[in-house]
Amino acid sequence: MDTVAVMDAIRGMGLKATPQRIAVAEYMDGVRGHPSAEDVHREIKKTHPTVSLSTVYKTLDLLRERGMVSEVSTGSGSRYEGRGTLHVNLVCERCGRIDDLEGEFVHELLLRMSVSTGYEIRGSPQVGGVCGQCRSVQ
Amino acid sequence: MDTVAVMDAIRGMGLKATPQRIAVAEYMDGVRGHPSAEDVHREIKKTHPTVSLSTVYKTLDLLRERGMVSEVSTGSGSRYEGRGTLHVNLVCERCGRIDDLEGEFVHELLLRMSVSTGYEIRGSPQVGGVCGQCRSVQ
DNA sequence: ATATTATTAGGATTCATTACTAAATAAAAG
DNA sequence: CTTTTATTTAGTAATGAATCCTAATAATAT
Repeated sequence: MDTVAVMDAIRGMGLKATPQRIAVAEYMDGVRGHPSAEDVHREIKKTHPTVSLSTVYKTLDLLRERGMVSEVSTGSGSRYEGRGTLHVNLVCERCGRIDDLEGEFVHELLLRMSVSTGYEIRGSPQVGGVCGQCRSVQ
Repeated sequence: MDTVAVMDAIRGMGLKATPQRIAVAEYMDGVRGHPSAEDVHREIKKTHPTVSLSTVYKTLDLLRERGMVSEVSTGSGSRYEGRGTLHVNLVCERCGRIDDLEGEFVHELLLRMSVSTGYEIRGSPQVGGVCGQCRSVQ
């Protein structure tokens, strides 16, 4: 998405297209990985040095409510990701890293969940564990 | 599990079987639902009034490390559950309620995840969404 | 029973996140 | 373009879940 498309997307959500929101939305649209709010703030400041951390939190929350980003809650704070392809987030309970696992079965899983529970599923499933690296340490 | 079995289980984890740990482990072994550390503390105090909240946090963390309880991280703090049958935890992002969804497919999901990632999967998968009740409100 | 070592209570502390508010500004209307 | 008005922001204070700290206590091995 280019800047104009991002602005349209923000307005399409019923929000004013401020430079702060454009910067956050554009960053989250393109990012790989699972940045924390502080990570996003650090990155945004490179081009918009005056943006405050509280605005980044607020903006990420708005984008989450509107479905443009999703939140992964871990024992040490939240991480955010764009709504790319559906996947499972594997969260290492030792080092905190998050790995994506893609696969066709995820779609089926989510479908089954929503039909049998009445929930509107949002974002990707996550599961805790110990990553290969941490397992090899001891 | 009766008290003696719980004590054996605690000692089997290489831990001293203190009254505090016995109370927490016994409660988590039998509980339905997804209590927070404060919920557990409130309950434990009925029989052990002097147990501190920090001990409950510490004990829940020990039991989690040893695999006797698992932790569900939500936007508003952690919840804990016993390691009963495998299931998916549906976490409502509006009201915070957690519903269990059981099913054979969960086993297959976890199996696929561990073989293809090198992770040692712990606990049950979770996914965020909006529960039926919150959806009907607006 | 004693020695050894782990554990606890309770309060202080940390730190991610939210709340607050005066000032700034995007967008609509003229 | 200018004015209007409702939203949004920056910066800081406040909140609260979770952890840290340490003297006192208690479980276990011998």
